[in-house]
Amino acid sequence: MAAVGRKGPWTEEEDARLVFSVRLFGERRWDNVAKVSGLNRSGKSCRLRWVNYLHPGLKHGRLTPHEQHLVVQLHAKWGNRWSKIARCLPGRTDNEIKNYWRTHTRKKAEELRMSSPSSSNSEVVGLVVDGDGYSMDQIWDEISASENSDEKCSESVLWE
DNA sequence: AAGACGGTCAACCGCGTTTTT
DNA sequence: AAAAAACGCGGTTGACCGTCT
Repeated sequence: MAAVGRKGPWTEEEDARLVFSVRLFGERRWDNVAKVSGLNRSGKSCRLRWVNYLHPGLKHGRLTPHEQHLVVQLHAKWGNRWSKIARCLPGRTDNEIKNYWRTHTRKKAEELRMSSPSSSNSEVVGLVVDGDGYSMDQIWDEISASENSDEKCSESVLWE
């Protein structure tokens, strides 16, 4: 039944309606939120918009060098577990991180492959952060330093 | 000056997992 | 306990915008 409805970019009015409805009903039952809000959107679409854009406390704009560094580090550890990585970066979403990683590292991966065709290792792990970031050495230092603090970043202090 | 190109980001899709009925 | 509904994740696409030729 779910009349799929509108797709594509959200208008300000849609955002406002969505925020209003989420305040009313909470961040769950998205199909219901979608219906009640009068938005001609799927619940799924509403959830995505909320989580990635409207959610209070979200940071917008480019990742800081510190965040970039963290992403590299965590990706080396966990691979493409974007949501997991995102949980270590308050105010950032999995989508943002995924986008960042793709645009900044796929390129690097290709360059690396070109420059060292001998790289037998099929898996490219930690890559250099663009320009203003950290050197490879620093990154690897920190990765190995944090090796024992493994899975946890949940409570605390990767952050100031 | 304008078209081509590349980077960025928001949003969609498919599918596996979790929650609800 | 099982079926249905909702959620969440990761991959992918496409529009937009700035830069280069």
